[in-house]
Amino acid sequence: MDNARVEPRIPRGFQDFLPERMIPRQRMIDTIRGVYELHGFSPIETPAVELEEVLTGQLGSDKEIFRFLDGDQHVALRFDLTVPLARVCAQYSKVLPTPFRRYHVGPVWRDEKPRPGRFREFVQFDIDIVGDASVDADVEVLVTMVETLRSLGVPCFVVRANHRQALQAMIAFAGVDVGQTDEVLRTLDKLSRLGWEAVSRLLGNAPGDPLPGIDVVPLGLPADSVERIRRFVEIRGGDNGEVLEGLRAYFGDYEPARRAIADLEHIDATSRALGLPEGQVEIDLSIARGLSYYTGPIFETTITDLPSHGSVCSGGRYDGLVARFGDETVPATGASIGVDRLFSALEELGLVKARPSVTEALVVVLDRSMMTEYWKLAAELRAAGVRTEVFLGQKGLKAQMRYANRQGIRVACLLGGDELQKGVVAVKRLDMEIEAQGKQVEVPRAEVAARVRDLVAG
RNA sequence: GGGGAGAUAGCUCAGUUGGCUAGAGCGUCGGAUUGUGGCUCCGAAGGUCUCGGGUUCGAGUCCCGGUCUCCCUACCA
Repeated sequence: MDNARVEPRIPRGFQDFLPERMIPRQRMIDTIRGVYELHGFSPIETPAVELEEVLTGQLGSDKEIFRFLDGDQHVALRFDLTVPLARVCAQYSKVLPTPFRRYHVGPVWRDEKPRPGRFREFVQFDIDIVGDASVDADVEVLVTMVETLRSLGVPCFVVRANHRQALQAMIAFAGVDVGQTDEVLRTLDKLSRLGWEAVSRLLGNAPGDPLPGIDVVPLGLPADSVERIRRFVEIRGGDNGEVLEGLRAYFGDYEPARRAIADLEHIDATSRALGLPEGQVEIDLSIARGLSYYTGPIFETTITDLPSHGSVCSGGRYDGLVARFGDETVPATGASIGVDRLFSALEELGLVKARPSVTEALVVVLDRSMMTEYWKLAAELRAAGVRTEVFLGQKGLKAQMRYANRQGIRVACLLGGDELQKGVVAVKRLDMEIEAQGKQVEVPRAEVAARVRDLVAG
């Protein structure tokens, strides 16, 4: 017998959710689902585990993928829901409609250093549209996301939109080697934090000449390239109209940038036409996104009051991903809400109301010989749609009342010998001041369910 | 991955130059009212002071190492 006590704990970067946090979190997920379905997205689900070959090569670094051996089969935990979707689209291409719009909520895993708002297991809630190459699909995704965040009551968020092809065109235009694309984009991503002065040195300094306090090797680009990048970067800063005007001036009739400019113009025009607040969708040429599969419009969303928290929602177009699984090119675009990151952000802003229980009514056990009465009463309340529990345990009335109060239960139903004889139930409200009128009333037995239903609804 | 800081009750924390039995608030449980919660009062339970080693007559306190957490940096939802 091994009686060694096991320390109850979980691995770093993972988290438990007790009811207090799980209830509002679940509400959040329900709200998101509601908006997605309003926009005509249908649910799918896929396994947490995929064959390793399906997943590799798409994340910034494959080292972040959790892998293990299933017999002689190399498998891995999915790191997002997009790659599994691409697999599904290729695998079931004969039966899926075009366009295919689906939503998917589920946990994903990344083996990286945990931080506040960054976990090793986290839930993503995605929508994607597969099969339409036009920017209309991108706009639909973006608009759905804006609407979702508004429905959730997220205060002050900004969607920053950019276009992969604009970035690629700029790289080529600046005479930078394509192999250095990712490094340049990652460096530009630091603009908002470091400013152009530092970024220009990260671009232009020799690799052996690093900046103090910055843990990244300078790229050693020629001065001419840095200058062209600077002119691109300086397009930023104004409103969308100015940025678009700047883009047109920068690229002239440079062919590789045409689609990008047109798409961004369309995104801007549509968000205006839909009456989104000025600045809600902001064209920001510095965002790059870490995943390698994006090919068109991309966007990410940050909460204005919590910039260091990172992006809570992001997405973009990835036209090449499905083709990876053998089919002809299938265009696709989509976006993902980081449920855990968004939830922890709202918690940090004090916008999450902790709820210890979902129960609305407690049937108090005054006389254990009347348990059958209590079960019947509870059944009536439940039939009326009232979330009801019968108190379980050996505690007295006082303790039961205290339990109800602490659990945030709004109504207690008291039924003892006296009430049974009178044919009533004493219905007591726990959410009122002690002297309030009607705080506790005797309700005829037949009317209890309807009465309690009205109380908890109001 | 690189650098820095921290770890004392379920939670938030105090603990003096190393010195009696390690404390508080909140929470939990019980009592003041044998059928009535919140407010008040009284009481109780709850600690291997993160773990392992060292220095010392004596370590929560000083030194070394492990683990975990937080901050900056790198990267991302």
